[in-house]
Amino acid sequence: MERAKVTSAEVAALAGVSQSAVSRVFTPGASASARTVERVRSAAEQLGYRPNVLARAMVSGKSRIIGLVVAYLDNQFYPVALERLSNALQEKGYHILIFTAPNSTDGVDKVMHDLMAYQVDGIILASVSISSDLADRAKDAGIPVVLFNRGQDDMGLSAITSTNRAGGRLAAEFLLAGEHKRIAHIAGWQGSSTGRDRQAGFLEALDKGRITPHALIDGMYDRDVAAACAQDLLGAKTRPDAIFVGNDHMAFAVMDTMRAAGISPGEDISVLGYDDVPLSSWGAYDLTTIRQPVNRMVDTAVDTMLTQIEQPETPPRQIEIDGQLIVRSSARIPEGWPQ
Amino acid sequence: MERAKVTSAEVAALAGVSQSAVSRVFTPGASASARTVERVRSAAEQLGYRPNVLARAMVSGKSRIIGLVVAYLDNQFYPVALERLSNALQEKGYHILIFTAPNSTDGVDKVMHDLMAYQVDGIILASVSISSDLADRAKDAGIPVVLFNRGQDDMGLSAITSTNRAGGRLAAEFLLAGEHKRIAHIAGWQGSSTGRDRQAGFLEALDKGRITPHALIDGMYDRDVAAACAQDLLGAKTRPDAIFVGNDHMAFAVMDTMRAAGISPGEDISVLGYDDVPLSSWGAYDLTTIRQPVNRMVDTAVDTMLTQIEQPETPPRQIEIDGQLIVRSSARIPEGWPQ
DNA sequence: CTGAAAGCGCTTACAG
DNA sequence: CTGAAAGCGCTTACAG
Repeated sequence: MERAKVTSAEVAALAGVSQSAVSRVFTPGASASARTVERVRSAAEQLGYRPNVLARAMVSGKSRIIGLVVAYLDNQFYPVALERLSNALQEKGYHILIFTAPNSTDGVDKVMHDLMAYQVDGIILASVSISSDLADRAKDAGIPVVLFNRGQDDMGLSAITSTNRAGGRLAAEFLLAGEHKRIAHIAGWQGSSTGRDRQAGFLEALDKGRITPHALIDGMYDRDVAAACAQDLLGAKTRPDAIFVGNDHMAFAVMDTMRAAGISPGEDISVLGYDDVPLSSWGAYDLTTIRQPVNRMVDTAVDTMLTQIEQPETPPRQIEIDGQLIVRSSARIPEGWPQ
Repeated sequence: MERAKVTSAEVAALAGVSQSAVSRVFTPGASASARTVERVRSAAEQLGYRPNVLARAMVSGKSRIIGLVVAYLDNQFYPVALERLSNALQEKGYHILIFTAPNSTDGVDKVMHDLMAYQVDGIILASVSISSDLADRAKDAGIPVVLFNRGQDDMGLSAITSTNRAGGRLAAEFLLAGEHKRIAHIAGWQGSSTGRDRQAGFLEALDKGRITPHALIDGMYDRDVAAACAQDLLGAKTRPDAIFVGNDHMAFAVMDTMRAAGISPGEDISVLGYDDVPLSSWGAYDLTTIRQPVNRMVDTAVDTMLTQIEQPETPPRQIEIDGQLIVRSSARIPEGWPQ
């Protein structure tokens, strides 16, 4: 209000140097005599001066802001990823501008426009896709785009995922080894690459084991939908003896539904999830699941983003981080299965 | 890269008008003839032009960016709040720049400096506190600060919380009505206002009921600490018959610990939480808890922030939103308790 | 090493 | 209504 914002000119006046000198003192790598540095620093300190990031961004063309489009914040996988992402980026001098996405491509496109108006240095899309039109636009503007936990082959965008197809296979193999006969799949949203890939791998391995899925339903990555599916499965004449669920949060809903019906997960029916969110290891669920190594995924995304920003000529990369089966008690453990 | 970013000058050239005219077309409330508007819009469309928000911010002094300092993202309360906050602000044309906070006042102060360098229009601190020095600095710079889910009386900052003291009282009264005799409290972090207030209200009501707490421990808002506390409580000669826990996430850890010891929450020992995060209503926990009305808290915070930005003379306000007891099955329900 | 000056992309009085 | 011009707070060649 009163003192308002302090500018480099005011600092210069107090320090008895030119405004350029002040700027140099705050520009890493610029040259200034020890004496200048000292006087400027002390004047800046006194006035509480910090360079205006926005003004710097205007002239340098670098805002040091990364736009993040995120959805599904109620799924523990994302807050955990967001936190690490923010920390990693903060460490490199970047910050995250948040956009919560409506889940349609349309909604995301609208948000992307906003994002670009903020002159962000890069855009990370967590679990959402965009139109190829927008992808081109970003490319034209020289703004790197990295997809996180979503693939989109054709668009020439960088994408960091885990090995979803292999994960789906792993799930099936584990269930097969456990000698389950009636294996159902409440799949992840089939409009998403993760949902499709996990299902594809799962069916592939089932097929190899000469087993037809007992049931195959799109759970839409929605707890309520998953619970309803589970209800149906349990109400049928023949029940499944195992259910592979497209992500952990849906699996929790499935387990809750089973217990409400007096059925014990892991004893009566095996349940397998996908993600390994922190909650999965809590006593109440103790869910056997395929882990998505969120930390490595985030680090890879950051790394990809940063090299893309610093070396604009780098071609986009699609990287898959290895998933991993985490054995707990929600699914029968095959005899002799390596602990 | 190639076409790079489009500027108003280019649009002006294509539309055959001055650069100022372009600016006016994109400035709500500015005057331009229908003909100008039409030509500019079409040229802008063709070029994919969007006004540079940063340049606009420089001249207007309004960045339309709100800095958010957040911690505890693993606690479901915060992602849920974050999502709603982002949506509400987005609707008003603002966006959130995220800062993940180290939990000390020092760490937060460092982050605040960064925040102010970004020329944010306002700062929301979720569950963290700052030094009075920084509070003054922000005030001097004319940047409104709103505390979310944390109070800090002396600093003259706006603060939105729920009625924590009354909530603590409610918890005790419910337990008292349920005729529990050995009531323990694993408290929220005593370094935080929420932890202190809940505990104070709780002890107050207990005292009124002429009951001495069976045990009183600082759970630090940490699941592991809470689990260890629970372990101790269960291992003692005399066990509590009820535990009021400082937040839901710690309560989940307590319930897990009890079950691992073969003790049934709600039957053998009553457990009460605080927050009512979505997870609390899931079958696995079905936790009786004091609800913090997160949506109303967020809306109030947004409202407070916005009026503070638009009318800088508005005095800071401390608002408490009413909490509410949500009765589920984790604690014995007193006879005749109003459903 | 240092200062004067141009320029980043806008908005906003100021004339017309 | 509309254009020319100043200015927001910086960085960065350019001379010295």
